Amino acid sequence: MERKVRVRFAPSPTGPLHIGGVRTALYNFLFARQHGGTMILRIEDTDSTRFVPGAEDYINEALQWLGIGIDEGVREGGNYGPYKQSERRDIYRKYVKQLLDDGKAYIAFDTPQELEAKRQEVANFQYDASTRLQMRNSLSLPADEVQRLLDAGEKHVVRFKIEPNRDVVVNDLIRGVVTINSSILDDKVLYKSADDLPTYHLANIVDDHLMEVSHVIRGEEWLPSAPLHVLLYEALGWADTMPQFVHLPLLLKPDGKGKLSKRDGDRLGFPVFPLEWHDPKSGDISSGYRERGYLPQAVVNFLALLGWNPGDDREMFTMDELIKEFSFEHCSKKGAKFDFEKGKWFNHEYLMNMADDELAQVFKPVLAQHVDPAQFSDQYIAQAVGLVKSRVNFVGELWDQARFFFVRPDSYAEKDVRKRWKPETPDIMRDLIEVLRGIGDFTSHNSEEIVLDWIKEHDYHLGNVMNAFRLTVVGECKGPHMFDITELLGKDETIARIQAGVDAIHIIEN
RNA sequence: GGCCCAUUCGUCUAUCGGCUAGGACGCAAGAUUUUCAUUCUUGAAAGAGCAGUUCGAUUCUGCUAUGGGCUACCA
Repeated sequence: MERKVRVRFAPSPTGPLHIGGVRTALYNFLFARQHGGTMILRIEDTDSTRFVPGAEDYINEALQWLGIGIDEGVREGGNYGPYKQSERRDIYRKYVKQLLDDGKAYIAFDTPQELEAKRQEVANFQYDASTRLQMRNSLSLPADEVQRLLDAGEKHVVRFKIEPNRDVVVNDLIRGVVTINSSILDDKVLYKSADDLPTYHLANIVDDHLMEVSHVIRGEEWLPSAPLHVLLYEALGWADTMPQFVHLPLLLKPDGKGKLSKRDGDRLGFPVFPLEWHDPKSGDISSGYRERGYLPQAVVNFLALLGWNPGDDREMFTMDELIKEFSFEHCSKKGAKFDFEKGKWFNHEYLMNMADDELAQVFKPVLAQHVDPAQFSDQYIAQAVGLVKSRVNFVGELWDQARFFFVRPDSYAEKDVRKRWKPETPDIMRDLIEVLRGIGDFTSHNSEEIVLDWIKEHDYHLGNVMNAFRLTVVGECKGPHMFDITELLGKDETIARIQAGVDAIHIIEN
């Protein structure tokens, strides 16, 4: 049966989208694009008590940053709206009524307190075929009593009437056939009295059906309720157009126990959110990949490989390549522990492979925190960045490594001074100034040749001279190739720095 | 407790019955270098256990163990 591919990512706006959710969105997106299908973003805000302002905007911004495009949604529009569940009340009511009329669901009057009491009283209490007649509902109460309660405006929920002892089969594209007995399912609440909205289960099935979703790609935490969803499709008469289910393995904590949670980020020192999140209630700030200096392409590549592989040794993938290669056959069944070190490596690789002028643009905002970038040409910044990018993992670290290209050293590393600044050094440095002054072509290669000849000629200690030189120009004994630095800095600046160093550095005795 | 899912190096994973079990991250050693990084070379490191099927099991089946998920008027 050929069916147009339509998938949805359906987060709840209860906080920032976390990295596991991002991966789910990514897989949905890859699958949609691969099949020329449609990617829907549906906001599942049926829990009014957990609504967090700003979360929906955050979700949109995060997906956009990562290049996960949405075809239909609250912002994008589409022919299957509204795309926010809280705006679909009338639709859900209609189907709840249908289930009630068909005898597939029933009204229950039990209060939360009564349910709580029952759970205290009976160990492992489950609201199902074996217990529902002991409860206060339209199945146990006489019809006129039910009507009286309804007329009196008594609070009530609608529960799904699950027929016991039936094997329910869920066909999962990653896990294969999963069979469970309906007796272990409880009569799930489909419509809540507390906020006059459906629960996830009902809203989800109704929306997926109405939006003609072909594949439900979601986290493994939904696998246990998948049989319930199958039953719901049947009860509503939609079994023949039921979507394919795909349950993705979870992202687990790096240090052992449980699935990766929103709290782990700051506890373990790495972001679990794509973007920095400012909690509107507590004021807490949680760090994000973007603000940490991650490139979105690197995050996408890294996340894609957490639970999926191409079947061979390749690891570097652009979004287009992922779209081409992605498949559920190569999705893992096993939860993946989140390996932050590997994420760093991916970012390093992307940073290394990025064109210098492109990287310079990303770096500019960081640079602006320290100096006025307008003092430097784009080309200068690009060259500086190009010389140091191999030694950083993040854009933010570029400043630490390239700082001396933008400001003169204001101090000199004591450890290096101790090691490399000898009594004869100032004189040698003064001579070096003269040597440099005489160089016409100040390019890296040419100055290197001249200076090394000069060192050889005087039989100086290469390491001592070069490191003293480096000390005056950089402020410490580290950084890229010395003459690449001087070429970019220019003759005047190089000489000025040596002079400043000679004036400022004093010998430190061991 | 009940139900479901999973189980290859520390981590992410390849293998769709023939394996001297491959790759990557990380780690260690070495080479290169005026420094640091990059780069290159090398190394240590795995099939949870027990049965069964088979000429042959990492690959198939069962049991056990372990890990994970779910068990709300949350999603």
